[in-house]
Amino acid sequence: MSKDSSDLSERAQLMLRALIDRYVRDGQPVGSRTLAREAGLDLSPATVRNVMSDLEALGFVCSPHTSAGRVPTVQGYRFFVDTLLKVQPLDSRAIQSMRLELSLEQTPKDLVESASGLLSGITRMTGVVTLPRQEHALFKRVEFLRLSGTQVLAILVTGEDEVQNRILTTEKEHSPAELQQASNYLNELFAGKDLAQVRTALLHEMKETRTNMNSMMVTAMHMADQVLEKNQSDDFVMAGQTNLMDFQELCDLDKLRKLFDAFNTKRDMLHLLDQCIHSDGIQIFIGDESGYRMLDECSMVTAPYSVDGQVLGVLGVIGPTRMAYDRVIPIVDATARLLGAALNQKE
Amino acid sequence: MSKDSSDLSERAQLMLRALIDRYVRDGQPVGSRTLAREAGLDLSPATVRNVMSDLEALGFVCSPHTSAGRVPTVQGYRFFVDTLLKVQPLDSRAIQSMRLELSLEQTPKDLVESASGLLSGITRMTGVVTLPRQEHALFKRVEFLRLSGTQVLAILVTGEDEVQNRILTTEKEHSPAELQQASNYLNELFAGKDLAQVRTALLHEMKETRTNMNSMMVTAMHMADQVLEKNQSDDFVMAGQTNLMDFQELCDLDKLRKLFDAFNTKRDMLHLLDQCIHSDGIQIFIGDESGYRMLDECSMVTAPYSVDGQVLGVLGVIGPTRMAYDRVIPIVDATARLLGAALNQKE
DNA sequence: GGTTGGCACTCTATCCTGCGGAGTGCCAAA
DNA sequence: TTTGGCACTCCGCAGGATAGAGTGCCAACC
Repeated sequence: MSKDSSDLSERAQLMLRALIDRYVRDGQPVGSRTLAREAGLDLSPATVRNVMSDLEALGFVCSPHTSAGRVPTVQGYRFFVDTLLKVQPLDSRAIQSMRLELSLEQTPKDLVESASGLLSGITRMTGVVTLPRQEHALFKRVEFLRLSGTQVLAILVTGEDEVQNRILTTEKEHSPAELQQASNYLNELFAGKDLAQVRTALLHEMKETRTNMNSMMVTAMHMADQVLEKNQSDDFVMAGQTNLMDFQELCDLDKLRKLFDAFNTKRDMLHLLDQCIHSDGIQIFIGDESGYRMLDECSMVTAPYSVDGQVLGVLGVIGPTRMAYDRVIPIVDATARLLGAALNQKE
Repeated sequence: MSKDSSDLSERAQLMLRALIDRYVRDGQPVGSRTLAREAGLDLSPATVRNVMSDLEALGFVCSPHTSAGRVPTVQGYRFFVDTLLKVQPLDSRAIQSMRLELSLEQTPKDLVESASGLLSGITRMTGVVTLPRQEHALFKRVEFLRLSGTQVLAILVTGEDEVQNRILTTEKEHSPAELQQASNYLNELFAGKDLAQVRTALLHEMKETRTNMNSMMVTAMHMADQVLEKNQSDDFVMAGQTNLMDFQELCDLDKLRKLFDAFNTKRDMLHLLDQCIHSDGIQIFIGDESGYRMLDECSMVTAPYSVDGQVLGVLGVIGPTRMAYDRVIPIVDATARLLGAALNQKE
């Protein structure tokens, strides 16, 4: 890194942008003649060649072989995305129709699937959306039903009338009345708090005041603990995987297989997506930047979506490194906003 | 259909089987010399050629071009599967390890996913399993929780302690006491019946005795009706789709894409699987026999799985037409049995 | 009459070759 | 600093030759 981007003349930047534009459009290495025409700078191919030579020295482009044109490198894309990119604002009609599409869905799960479908449909690449985290959902109430013996069904209702079931095993058999007492107690104690607060409150209570709690309260706490235990619905939804088959750079069966296998390993995908949830805006992984080899030659554009300022999840698009970032970014951005808004309305 | 299978001499059948065996093994058209060696009949290639000519006339084999060997046709496979096939009994150790794998799962959903993983893992093709139908599950109890206004959360617990939620909208607001009454009424009325019976009983009651029911009972019936309305969990699970990329005959990106797209259209897949649920044993669709074009060049081997004689779902394997039916069939069969048994145990 | 070896023929796959096109790098001139 | 010119490189493609595999047919054989 002996040189930094400030070394790059206006003209060189313009050419890099033109090159990437062109390459994104048709996937062929771009030659000096083409670029001279394209860049609109009225320069001869020879001059362009000189500039390209500089860009190559900086690592922004490279040529696949001696007598081919130039192709952007990962660093080239990175520089482009970071400093050259001007996103195209989305057509308001398009946004409207996306909003409409989302407004048809009822449950969060349906919304997420619809959003993922939108992403893949519009970009013609693969859309991915995590399910909303429940962390900050409001605790509304909990109910316990005795199933058989020590098996108890816990029903947790959260703010958006989302319902979660969990089957608990208690230490001793409880009568329906006891269970009723326990749920009343918890409902009173936790009403209006969000699940994260409930969890900390729970821990606090269980430690501190163990002495002056009666057995019912202990039982209730215990059951609440089990209910909240593994509450984060760690899951995501994808759509349009097959769209990626249309890109020549992924025609290689072997690469395609690696990619699809990667899509199917929930653990890795979740880990990857989790990295994006904390950034407060659009995040872009280009090529191997994700750190996951199977996504080499692919890029991912993500954005977190949120309700009331609380980030609930992340969505994005996965496609070949050679993608129209200027088009994809606003789409991802808009979808994140719309999904947030739609989730908000259903609350 | 001027000739029928009885025209086929013992020898011709032997050759057809040898040809399919060989073709399944390495995917190349089989020539007369190879077959002469393979069939173990001590005949010259010339003789084999004559027999092949007959088989071709009957439509059991064909050659891709003049100077290639023969390849089985769909009819050839069909005849092979129907009358020549001797399935290889499964290794009991293999069965044991499958049983073990399944025994680790708790919920029906997990079981189904595990089964699908087993199918794809062992056959190196794609496994598919429908979720078990609830039709014949026992009605255990139903509870109603008031959420807000006219929104009521219904919780249906079935025999295997499976829990289903549904949010109902009632005509007027009901007090918790009223809801309690309603659920008590329904629980008493329907305890021990299975869901299908409950549904018919419900219809019956609602028609016949409308006069001598009080308003609580009417409300209860109404809500029960909504709960049961769309109860069949029409869904399925797949695993190992990418395994199909290893087969040369599916290397064509276009075919592969069609296939994967087909996998993603739930509706069609469910329809296809539904056709198999009623047959009482192994069912085999070869090539275009399924009636779904996207599954051309593919075959599907399915078997229904059941508990207590009640068919709950269907599972199977999807792979290229050129698959080792003799190996796949017992695997599908065993998996169906094991899944049934595993579901039974968790009850 | 079924079976066999022989033979001519066909079709594919592969390798080599030559050639045109595209593009580069360098140099000298403007 | 820009430009035109020129030699060079490499890819992709089409054509041709060749080897290999396999067929169909025919006449001969048991």
